[in-house]
Amino acid sequence: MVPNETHGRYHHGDLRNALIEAATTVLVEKSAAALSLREVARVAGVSHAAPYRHFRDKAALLRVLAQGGFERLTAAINTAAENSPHNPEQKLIEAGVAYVRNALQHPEITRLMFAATIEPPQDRAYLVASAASYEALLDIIREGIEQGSFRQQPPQQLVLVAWASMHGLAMLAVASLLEVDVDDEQALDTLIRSVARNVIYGIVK
Amino acid sequence: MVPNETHGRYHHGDLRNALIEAATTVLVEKSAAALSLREVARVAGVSHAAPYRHFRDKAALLRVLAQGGFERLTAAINTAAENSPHNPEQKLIEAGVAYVRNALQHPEITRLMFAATIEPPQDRAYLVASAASYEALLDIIREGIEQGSFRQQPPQQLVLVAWASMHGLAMLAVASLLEVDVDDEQALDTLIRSVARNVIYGIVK
DNA sequence: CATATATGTAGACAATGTCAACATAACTGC
DNA sequence: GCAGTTATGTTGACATTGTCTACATATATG
Repeated sequence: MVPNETHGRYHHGDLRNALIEAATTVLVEKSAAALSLREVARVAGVSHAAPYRHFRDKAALLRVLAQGGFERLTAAINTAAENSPHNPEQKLIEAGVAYVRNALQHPEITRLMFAATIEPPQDRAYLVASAASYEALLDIIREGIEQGSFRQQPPQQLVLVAWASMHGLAMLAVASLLEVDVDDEQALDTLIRSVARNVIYGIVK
Repeated sequence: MVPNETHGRYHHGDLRNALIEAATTVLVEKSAAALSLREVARVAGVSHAAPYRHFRDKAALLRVLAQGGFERLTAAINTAAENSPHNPEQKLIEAGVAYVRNALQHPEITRLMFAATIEPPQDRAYLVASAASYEALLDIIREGIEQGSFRQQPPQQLVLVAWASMHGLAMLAVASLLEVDVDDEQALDTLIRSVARNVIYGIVK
């Protein structure tokens, strides 16, 4: 029995991951409304009750997807910051671009991440993952304060400004409430940078 | 037959509004997940299929709730702006406070408003309502630019900064991702004003 | 007042989340 | 190796849901 053969075997071998993958596929190809546990099981090629051996309920599976979304977001922010020059303002702008882009590339998962259907009873992994995204932004802010570029305020205050504005822009974009054509990368980029710059330098004259 | 008597009559008289009210009640007292059309019908005291005489499907009812949410948000922003002195910065800050407060007072409806499950096939009323909220913010920005308080940029650029940051703060609050205790009005106010001020004056030193 | 239209009801259907009972594979200690 | 425990899948059931069709009754309109 080849361990990677996923066909015709009673035991799947790695059903948990297969279900996560199947759920992601369904979420991308169809909508969030179409994501039923039974559909996921179907795509994974197992019976409709099989997922219950790996997830307590449907919400538990969704929470894992959300957690993965935060991990990807964290990576996107960190990569953007690393690829920027030693300029805190520039780093922050690029992180913002990464934040919004990521949301638009994975709108359904982004909605899941912030759905708050996810109540944190004791889902440690989810909390850790979301905290990591926050920390990624916080690092940039701290550096900016230390270098004297940003205001000498508690970093938690400043990071909230950056986070809120980029998060808001991302959510509005995902909700199709921005006038910009989100498929026009150039236009989108310009828009994000405009917002980010105004946040950094203020909208007051 | 008293027209307001809603009991024991075959025809309800004002079922459409009764359903909207019932749906709001369910949404407030229970969660969004518990909002089923049948439950709404039950609360309104009619049969499970009665809602279909007034709403094409479940999504149509939700869209009306979202629309009402935008109308309330618009009113909250306008009231806040009117009650502020002739100072654009102050107006913007108070509008932001109103925006976030409103979201926290009606979290489920706020989620609906920006759910994007609401695809705008031709739901004119929904689009008009959301545009009005945008316009309310835009008015404040325009005034600030005219008075020379804000940067001489296209108002659509500046309003996006204000909207995105307040929207993001509101969504993070609703998703319980802020460290602040949202029931502590004092603390919440301080937080919102801190973010608003930083957006207005910039986070750069 | 007769009849068309609007509004409400009853019953059906497929789909879903979840549970319990059962089957089989994988691992464990001997 | 093998018996027994545990992990992992399957089948079948149940209540609930969104929505449709057929039917009933109220209201409006000529």
